[in-house]
Formats: sequence, C-alpha cells, structure tokens
Amino acid sequence: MKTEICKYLSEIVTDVSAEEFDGFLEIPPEEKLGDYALPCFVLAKKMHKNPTVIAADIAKALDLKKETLGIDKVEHVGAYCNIFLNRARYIDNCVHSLLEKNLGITQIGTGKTVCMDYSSPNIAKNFHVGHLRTTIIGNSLYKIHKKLGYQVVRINHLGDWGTQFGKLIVAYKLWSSKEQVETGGIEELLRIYVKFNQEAEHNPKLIEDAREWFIKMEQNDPEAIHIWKWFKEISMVEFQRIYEFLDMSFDSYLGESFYRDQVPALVQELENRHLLTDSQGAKVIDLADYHMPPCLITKSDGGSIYHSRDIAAVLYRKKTYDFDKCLYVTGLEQSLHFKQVFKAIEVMGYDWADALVHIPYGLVSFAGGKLSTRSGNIIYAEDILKEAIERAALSIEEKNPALKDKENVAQMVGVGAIIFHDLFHQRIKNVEFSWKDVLSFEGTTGPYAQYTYARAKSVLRKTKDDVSKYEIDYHTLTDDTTYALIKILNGYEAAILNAAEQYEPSVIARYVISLAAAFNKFYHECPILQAAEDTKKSRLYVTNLVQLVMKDACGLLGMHCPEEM
RNA sequence: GUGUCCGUAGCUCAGCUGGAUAGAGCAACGGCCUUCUAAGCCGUGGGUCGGGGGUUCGAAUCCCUUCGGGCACACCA
Repeated sequence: MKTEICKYLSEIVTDVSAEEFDGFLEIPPEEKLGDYALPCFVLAKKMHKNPTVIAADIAKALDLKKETLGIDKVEHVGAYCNIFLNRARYIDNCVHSLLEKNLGITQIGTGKTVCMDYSSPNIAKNFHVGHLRTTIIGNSLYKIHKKLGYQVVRINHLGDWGTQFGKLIVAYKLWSSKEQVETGGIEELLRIYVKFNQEAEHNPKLIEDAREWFIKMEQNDPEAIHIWKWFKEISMVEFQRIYEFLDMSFDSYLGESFYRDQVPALVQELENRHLLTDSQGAKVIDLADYHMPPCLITKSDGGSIYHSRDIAAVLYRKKTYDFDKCLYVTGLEQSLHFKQVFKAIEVMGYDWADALVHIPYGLVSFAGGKLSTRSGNIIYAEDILKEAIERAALSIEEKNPALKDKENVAQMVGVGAIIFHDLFHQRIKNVEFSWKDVLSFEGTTGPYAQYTYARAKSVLRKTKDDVSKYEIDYHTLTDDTTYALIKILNGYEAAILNAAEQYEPSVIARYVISLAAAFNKFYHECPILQAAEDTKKSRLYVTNLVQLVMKDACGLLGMHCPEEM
C-alpha cells in the first residue's frame, strides 16, 4: 500500500520520484496521527511553496484517490500530511504472509556463506559471564542470518594455544599432580593458573620457564603436547556442559592450535611479498602508513602469536568455505587487534578484506572491577545458569504448582532469562553484572515473552479447529488495540533485516517485548473465546499469528518457549 | 600522550540514516483476578537528552569543541 501511495505521490509531484517519497514517508509518533505522515518541508524547497500549502494540496489530491489507494482519511496538520489507511484492507494485505513457509521472511542470504567466529573460550579456564556474552550474541546472530537464508558456519575458535599453556605446565609441575588434576578438573587448573600469576609477580623466572615450555609445545615436544592435550580434554567437557545448557552447537571446533603449522607458510608468503620487517628480534608487518602499531607475526623467540594464528585462520577459512563474510564476535577491547589483522589481509593483496567484520561487545564487570581469571574475580557461567533455573523452579512452585514437566520448564525459563538479559541491550554497552537484574522475571525479560507465548497457546488449546484456515472478516480487527498488534506482527521481517544489518540481536529482543506488550494489552482488552462468532474467529486467528511469531522471534535469540508455564 | 567506545528519568536502557508534546522497564505510589494463565493489565509522579558552539525551516540525532567514565596501545589472548 505504501508503494502505491508513493507512486501516486510522484505522479502529483513530478520532480520527486516514488523512491524518494518512500524515504520521506514516516511513521507518526502517535497513533492518532495516522499510519503514515509526509512532512512537506523538503518539498517546500523544491517547489518554492509554503510547506503548509503543499501539505494541504497533497492531502486534497490523496483524498480524491482514497478508494483506489486504500486510504480512509487524509489530514494535514501544519506542514504534515497524515494518512490513515483503510485498516481492513491493510490487515488483509499483510496478515497472510506470516502463515507461509518460514513466516514469509525474505531470503536475502540465499547462496551466500557467512563464517562466524564466536564463543571461542580459552582452554583451562572456567567459562564465565564474559564468555557468555560472545556465546549468546554469536548464537543469536547465527540464527538471524540463518533465518534470512544465509549458509552459516559456526566456528568455535578455541583459545587452545599460546604462552598461557606454558604457564600451566610450569604451574602443574610445581604445585599440582596427576591425581589432583584428575579429581579437581578445571577447578584445579584454575587454581594453579591463578597461583602462577601471583607467584610470577615477584619471580620473573617463572615467566621465562613458561615461554620455554610453550616453545617446546610449538616444537611438538611429546611431554608438553601430552599435558596440553590432557588439559584440553578436561576443558572441553566443561564447555560442552555449558553449551548443552544453552542448547548450542558449532560446526567447527578448530582452535588456535590447528593453525600453528600454517604460520611458517604465512611467514614465507609475507616475506615473498616483502611485507615483513625485523623489529627487536621479532618479525612484524609495519602498519605505520595506516596509523596503527605494527602487527606482530613472530615473537623474538620465534614463537607464533595470536595475530599470526588469526591471519592463518582467515586464510584457511576463505579457502575452505569461500565465505562472503566472516564475522568475529569478541570484546570491544580487541578492536585494535582485528583492525590490524584485517589490514594485514588487505596489504597482502586480498580483495576480500572488506568481508571481515569485527562485532564488538562491551565489557562485563562485577562489583566495580574487571572480571579476570588471573585475579580470581569471576562469576562462572554455570553458577548463573543453575541459579536462574532454581529461581525459575521456585516461581513455578509459587505460581503454577500443578504444572507438568516442571523441570524442563524451569530450565527454559531460567536460561531464557539469562539469554534475554544479555541480548536486550545494545551489545556495545558495558554491563555491570547484577544478580538482581539477571534473575528478574518481570517487565522486559525473557520470562515475560515466554509467558505471553504460553498465554496465547493456552487460549488456542481451547479450540479444536485449525485456526489458520479460518475465513476472516477483517472489519472485526480494526479497533485500535488489535490494529496496533497487527502492525507489530507485520514488522517482524523489518526487525530481522534491521538486526542483521547492524549485527544487533537487541533489535529482536526489543521487537519481542513490543509484540508481547501489544498482545497482553489485546488479551486484556479483547475477549477472545467469549466474543461473537466472527470476532472470535478473527481473534483466534490473530492469536495464532502472535504465537507463531513469538516463538520464532524468541528462537532467533536462542530461547525456547514452554507451551505452559 | 594517541586511538577508540560510552554519557538520555532515582536505577537499567530505547530513540541516533535529522521532523510533530523525548519513550519503555525497574523502583515509588494508586487501581484491576466469581471472566480466555495477575511472570499480566491500567493509572500517577519523575528529564538543563553531560556542557558549550555550529549547520538547518527543524538537532537527543549531523559537525566542531570541552568535561566525565570504560577500554586498547607488539612479544598474553
């Protein structure tokens, strides 16, 4: 309908195209002001006329074609021309596509491959709140892209290589034992890692030893590799437990260690292209021309470093997957690192360097301090998940003790609360971790969305009909509340496109809340089952659409919706 | 010091590709369960959009500047 209106407008005002009008038309701040508004200030300049007069003229012209354009009423208020659509016609136009395959969402990603690097925890450390962010944001962006038809490769670029393993080996030999690691698991690894960092502060020899052990690893020293593999296995068990809680999986677990063999070839390639310079014994790519510090390729002891392993990884991924885009979901503090890596790819002459995108998120802090494994100021992901599930179970006991399958529901609600909490704010914002906020189940929260879904399903369970097959009289849906709800339903695709464009799951989270709020208002104000027959059918029809979209949208965030709660 | 991100209600944040009286949630206060799930709905109070310039018919939104805070600045990732 909008397109039709714009087309007609461009016929009246000949020096403005329909596309331009499409950009000018906006959604008024209030429902009372109509469905679309055309501010005529810009036109005033082009037409050398008073904008108020233009608004009046356009209103008059639109009024003449009301019927064909599907407009009920046109008003001009000052320089604004406000358009009120024929609601029944609008509803008829937009409501059906949601019942199509994939909710009728446009498949702009068909034939395109996106690699996504996210979660990527460091081996031998517990999974904490910080890791939860990249994991949850990455998973949601994966689902969003998938929904748009992209082929997505989920890569868990495990932090399983680097000097910290040298540290761990030294610490293990000094302060731990096979038995202690076997019984203590990752807790024990963490204990000795923290101890190492404390001791190293007044004993620099330890750092040297750690570097040496890492060099041994790079040279495939059997003892070093054996210990490293063992620690890695212990960590993977822990990570897998978290991913199960979150119901997430990956297509590739190739971590940093996988690329260590490819660094020598990278060095060779860089040397062939005359891009390497020696600097204090290390080999670097000089990026001074781009106002960046040099990009370190090999350390002065000859060892590889995360820059070089990251570059090797991109080259490998391009070769293996031929991606159209490669996304990195990591903390904002790594911005410079990725700028350097991407620039390195560019100066190496690869024309696809602009396909690399860093998707940063803000820092998680706790009690005013930075979260740090070394200092021990951590909150474990598993503790949060368990606590939230427990809290959800208590809520169920209190609100719906007769519910069946309580444990499952508690899991969905608890985990949903955490996921939603992490996705509701723009990812760039820093967050101060707060138990109170994470465990809140009211207002703009995951459980609120899930509750809304359960309500809709509960109503639908009371009829045996296939509600989606109803013939609807659209005039029964034109009241303000229902109409507002339908407009939100119709905005689902736009929300997904917007979220994908900005790599911003919070757009979906906000959408979910607006849909939930609109439905709850509808639910409260418009009796469904008690309404007259045709109204009842219409409302059931809408309720079904809400349920479909709500479940789908929550799914894009990585949340599950229980049928009852 | 250089770069980068953030600054909107008591708190947490939307709004930022410029448009009509700046919106939610939480917290506070007051209503609504013999009626489809009250994890809900409705209402009240609460704002120099960090400050100052500029561009514009119009700025929370764009530009400059300044203040406050976070983070990064090669042999950790």
